[in-house]
Amino acid sequence: MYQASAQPLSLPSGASALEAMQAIDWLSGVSTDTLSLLAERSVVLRLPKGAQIFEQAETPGFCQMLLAGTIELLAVRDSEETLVEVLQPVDLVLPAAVLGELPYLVRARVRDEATLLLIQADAFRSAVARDHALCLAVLASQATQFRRQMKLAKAVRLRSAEERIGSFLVALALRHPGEARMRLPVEKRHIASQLGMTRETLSRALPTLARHGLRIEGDTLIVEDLAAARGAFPFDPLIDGRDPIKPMLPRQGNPK
Amino acid sequence: MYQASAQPLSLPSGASALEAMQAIDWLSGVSTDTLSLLAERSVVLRLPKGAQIFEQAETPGFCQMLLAGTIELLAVRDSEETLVEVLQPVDLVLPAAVLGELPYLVRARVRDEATLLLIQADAFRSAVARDHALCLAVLASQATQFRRQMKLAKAVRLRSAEERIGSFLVALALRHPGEARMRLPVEKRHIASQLGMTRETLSRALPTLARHGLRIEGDTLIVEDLAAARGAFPFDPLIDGRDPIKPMLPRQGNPK
DNA sequence: AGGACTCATTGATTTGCGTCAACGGACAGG
DNA sequence: CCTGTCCGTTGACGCAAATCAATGAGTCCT
Repeated sequence: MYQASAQPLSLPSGASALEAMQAIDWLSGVSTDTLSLLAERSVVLRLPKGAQIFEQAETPGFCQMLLAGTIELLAVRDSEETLVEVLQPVDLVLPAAVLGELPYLVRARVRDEATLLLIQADAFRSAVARDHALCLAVLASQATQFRRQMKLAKAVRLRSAEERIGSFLVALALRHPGEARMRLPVEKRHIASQLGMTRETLSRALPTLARHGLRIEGDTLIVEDLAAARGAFPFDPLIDGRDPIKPMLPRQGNPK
Repeated sequence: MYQASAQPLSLPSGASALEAMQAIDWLSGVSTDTLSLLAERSVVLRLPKGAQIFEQAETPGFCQMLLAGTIELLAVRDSEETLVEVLQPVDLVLPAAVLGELPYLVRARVRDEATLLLIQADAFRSAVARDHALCLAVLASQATQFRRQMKLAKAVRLRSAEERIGSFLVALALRHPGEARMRLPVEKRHIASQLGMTRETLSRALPTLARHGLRIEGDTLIVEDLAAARGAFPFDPLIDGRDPIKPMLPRQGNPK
């Protein structure tokens, strides 16, 4: 299952797993009882860059939670793969497949050295079926992921390649207010695949963005005219915005 | 909010809403108490073809459940819209937005005259926060929708226009085993937008599919060589398959 | 019957972006 | 030092699909 160049380091479960989960804010509503129950059935795993986490069509044996690093989800056909999504910590990895006991629709691979919490699938499912607060937290995670998917679909459908790049850079600039130069967060080829295009297309489009106040030098972005850039590539919260995971808390008692 | 040519018919809530919900199999695990509580805060609505259900960026005031008919979700930019997904009954309409009190990412419009159950948003949210079984059912719906989205993304990314058409027709044929001719389920322009292409492209591609045992005459598909068709456009359950909504049941008691 | 719709088809043309290929810089290892 | 590999850039080319445009076929309405 894990094909890695370096052998994965599997820490003894228990303590570290519990601590990890208690540190996650969107799990703060879940009782320690439930979390430690899950922790007992968990393993914390550290996987090197490039390691394959699971294969498309595989049926999940664990619920995986990404604690650190990033992983990419790849749709596979024959021998070619195209990127579907990049997952950031802290989040569940395709909870839909685990909950439904259904085969994964994509392949998952480590992009930047990742720390994963693996919870035995049936332990996870029965915990969700037993603990309302956990159920709400998973629901919140799943809902957030759904919206992210839909935003991606919108971006690809109604923006051209150049616009996607522009919006990406504007969003980046807005996340670093006041700064005039900043480094690109990842390698350009990753940006390209994240934006649904080839490296060549990205490479060709970048110089043209100087016309809108965005200059790239090597791996750093120089914001020369933010107003112009925002004008050309308006930040759309319904596409570029990122919602946090925010579960509701269970209530009980009086319906009225 | 509802701009319809014919005025929407709003039935008195209570009884009919409750009956409607009790008839939904994936809500069968939810107590009658909770359902009737929701029913009290609900309205059943019948909307004609073309009616707009809600607008992109609007914040949901209701949780909408599609009971009959179909609705389409459209990503909007300026004055052009592109189809993101088609919703079939019975399912929740973008529960993620309702749960998170977040703006809708898309516009929703009635394709075939639709019956909707509108549940007041806060009543719905508090019911989910209160009733574990309901929470599980909503989670199942949301998870299924997530997987559907991902399948769509895969289809667009790794199949050409012709392949998407072929796969669509093969899936259609497989749903009518033994039959040699069948009518297309919807108008061709709807098929085109569902498959992410223009009508013209669809129109041009259809005749060429005869080479693979699929002939179209007007609005009916004639399966001349199913084996050939399946060979050219293999049915991939990880793209073409449809999972039903199947919620878990709440359990309680002994963790072990 | 005759307009006025919408839907589908077909043609001509354009174009965005992918593909193929070659090349240069940065690094690492023998 | 030279030689591999990886990443990015640039050029030439091709192609799938969109766009623009015109023409039937079917249906509804008066």
